[in-house]
Amino acid sequence: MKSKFQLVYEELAHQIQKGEWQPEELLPSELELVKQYHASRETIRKALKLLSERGYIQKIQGKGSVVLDRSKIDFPFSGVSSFKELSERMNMKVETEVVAFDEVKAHLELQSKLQLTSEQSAICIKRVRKVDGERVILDKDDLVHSVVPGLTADISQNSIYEYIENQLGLVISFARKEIVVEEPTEEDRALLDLDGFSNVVVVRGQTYLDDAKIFQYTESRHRPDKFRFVNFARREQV
Amino acid sequence: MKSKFQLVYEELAHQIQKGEWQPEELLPSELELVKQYHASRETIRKALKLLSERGYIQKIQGKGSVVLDRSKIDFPFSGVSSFKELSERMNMKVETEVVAFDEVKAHLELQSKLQLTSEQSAICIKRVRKVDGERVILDKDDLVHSVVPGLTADISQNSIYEYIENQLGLVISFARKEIVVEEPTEEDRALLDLDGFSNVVVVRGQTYLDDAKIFQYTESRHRPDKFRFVNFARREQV
DNA sequence: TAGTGGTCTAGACCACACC
DNA sequence: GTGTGGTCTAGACCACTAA
Repeated sequence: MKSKFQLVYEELAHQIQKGEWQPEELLPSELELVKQYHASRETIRKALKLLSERGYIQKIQGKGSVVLDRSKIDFPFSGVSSFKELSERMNMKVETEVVAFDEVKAHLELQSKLQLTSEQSAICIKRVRKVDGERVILDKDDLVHSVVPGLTADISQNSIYEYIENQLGLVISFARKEIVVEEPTEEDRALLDLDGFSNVVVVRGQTYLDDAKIFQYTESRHRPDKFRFVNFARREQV
Repeated sequence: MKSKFQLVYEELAHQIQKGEWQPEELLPSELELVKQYHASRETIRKALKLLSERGYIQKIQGKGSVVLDRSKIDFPFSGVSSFKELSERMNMKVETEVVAFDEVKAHLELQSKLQLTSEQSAICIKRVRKVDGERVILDKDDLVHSVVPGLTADISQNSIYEYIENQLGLVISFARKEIVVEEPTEEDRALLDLDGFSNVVVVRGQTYLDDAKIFQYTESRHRPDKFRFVNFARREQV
């Protein structure tokens, strides 16, 4: 059962995406929306807060909610998204090759990365992503085995996130990520079409479920010319 | 006058940073906090929502608010921060050299980047950032002249954001940023100590005031070994 | 079952923009 | 002054967790 403020958010977001409200226009006032949606003002305000956080509108006290031009940020690499979700949104022609899929007893490095005991095990996956026929991304993922008991190489060729959320019914909650530029390793050179590039962009991160338990350590190594990160951020005023 | 929920947020955030609540511990329940702070539940919930958005806690229905281990993300390059704010938080020894400071009538490129008419003008600034004596960052900023009438080279050697927020009383609201890797330009080679590096990391962005008007176009060019971007993101469930 | 967070309501007062 | 968004309150009901 979706909550009321989510439904209001989705309807307004959809209207903005379809262009029913143009950039620089004002949305109806909160009081107007209260009447339209037969909701209380706080409920409307929750929906507007979501729109604001995701870059759809800017609220201005005394004036109203200004619609922003979201066209420039519609391909975000930000947030917590899977490669499959991204490639679909960006209409890229991509293939995935699973080059390794192993169950491994947690050695010291894995114990620290995934907060495991030495009794537990992890699934270690390496996948190469081809874009337009070129091998440009190497994804290395370590997952807590007990969280994803039925994971197979086949599934991981598709989308691990989809399996976790739709098949297992788990909720992915948040992630920490870091972006740095490094020299290619031997593995990078072997598995990617690096051509002359002397650097790779490395995105490292940990992903958590909604019980605040880590379930994935991920390292994504990109050929620099195919890497792009887009971000919408609000300044923290407090 | 700070609002009540901001004060509650700041106090709890401070307590978590000082370690008064350890990771994996539960914060007091919302009802407890209502009594402690003599506030209504919605007010407490606004404070907790802020803590959650900024990675301090994870709320779990039926259980409580779990404190997260924020130590790993305490140097965020995310959000909208100025170089000075970052360098102070990270305790880096940095110097800034202003290599250009010009008022320019808006030509076509500037008109599109800053949404100006041909009548208006912009301030174009180039600054080189030295870290530990090495020139590793080239910042190129274009600002709407009418927004920052009294800006000088002196001020821009310090912090432009500080001047805008504290001296002019304006409110910086949000930014769009993009990170890509490019080949160095002649200018990069001339102004930075690139040594052997054959790439630069380019962060391009537009910054907006709280009236949703753009006031800054910024391009920050980093030597790859000195670049790092850290991000905390929640998965968008809706 | 008791305690927790999630949602929603109706009403109040304030601060700010615009006329 | 009127209309806008910002904050705060008190109370209600629901969904989930854990004993």
